[in-house]
Amino acid sequence: MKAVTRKEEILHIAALLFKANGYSAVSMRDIATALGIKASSLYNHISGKQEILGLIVLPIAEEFTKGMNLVLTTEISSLGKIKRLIEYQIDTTLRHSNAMAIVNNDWMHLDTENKTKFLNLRNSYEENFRNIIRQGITQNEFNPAHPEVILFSILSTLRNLYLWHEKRGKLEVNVLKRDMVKVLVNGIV
Amino acid sequence: MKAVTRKEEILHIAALLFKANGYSAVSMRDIATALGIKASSLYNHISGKQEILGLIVLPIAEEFTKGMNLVLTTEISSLGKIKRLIEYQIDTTLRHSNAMAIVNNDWMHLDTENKTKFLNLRNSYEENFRNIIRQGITQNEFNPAHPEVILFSILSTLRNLYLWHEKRGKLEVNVLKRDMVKVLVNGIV
DNA sequence: GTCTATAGGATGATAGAC
DNA sequence: GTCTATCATCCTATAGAC
Repeated sequence: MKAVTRKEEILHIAALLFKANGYSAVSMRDIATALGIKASSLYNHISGKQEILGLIVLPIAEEFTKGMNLVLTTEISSLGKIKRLIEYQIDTTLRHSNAMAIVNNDWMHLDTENKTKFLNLRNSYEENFRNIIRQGITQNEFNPAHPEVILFSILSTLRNLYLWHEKRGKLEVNVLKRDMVKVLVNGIV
Repeated sequence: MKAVTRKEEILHIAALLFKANGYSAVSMRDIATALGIKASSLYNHISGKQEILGLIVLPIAEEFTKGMNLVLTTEISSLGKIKRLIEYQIDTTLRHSNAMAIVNNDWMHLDTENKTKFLNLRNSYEENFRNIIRQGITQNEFNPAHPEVILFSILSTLRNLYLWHEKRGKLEVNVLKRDMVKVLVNGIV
């Protein structure tokens, strides 16, 4: 039985609202009303709207970094690494599908410090992904397409998984993982 | 020599700002200031902020519908249709890369009438795409993965092309088309 | 931990002068 | 076609009572 603090309730309801309307279109009043309290009461639990955003976005970015570090220290082929990253990203998205929307669409509204932190995490994630792809091409594991095109195609698909999860969410996780790996790695023909 | 009306200037600058900050975070004052005029002057050219959004989003949605209709009336294989849709979407994105961001992220801020129109166009585009994929699987042109996974993977990649276009935009269009079709259709191994 | 009251400023939009 | 002036409303956030 996990105790849910008021702060966690605020973050949860804020994530729902931010996802549906975007960070800027959601007011502190909206968040408070959804919780059945007044806007001013929120400030007893958090310092302001920007703190809420940071507490939603940064933990996710850190989780992705953790997944990448795990994969990087494993001694497997480039293809094996890509497959694990896809599976890890599917797991993380399904666990935090609201937050994923906000990470994608509202990171630019983070305060300066958090924005820098976020962009550093994101850039180094991408750079590591790029290097794995380059290595796969060099070692003739992958077809020789432009590495940037491969990187973009995989990351776009994974980053937007949250959009699709709710529409057709009935698909069983293991079927999703299997078919997503198959489609992204082997193509469709 | 194409004459650019003030209205077109407003739409252009608004698209730039909406893309960078999101529709809700951009004020009429912001748009006016970027044009070197006062906010109230904007209303001589457009009826309000929501009209600007509609004039940016809907023409793009209609262009995609046009492309789909073109492909549907062509007598080629399912694979051929998919390839043409990918190329068409790349062309359209490169021509309207600012607007594409807004289509993806701010359609929910359209007024009721435009939102209904937009969602109808978008849903039928997706449904047509889905049917082409289903047909390809039935006729053994494609590998048997879940059609929804294929649809999602291709559409996510294409819809986010605008994000990547500016980062690594140096890639020549024909190389991009060729490699993107290759990656999406044949996979990476 | 929530409330009322309020500060101080931004917002979309209109009226009317030039 | 742009301006100034303005309205009515909303915004984030704080102070202080209970």
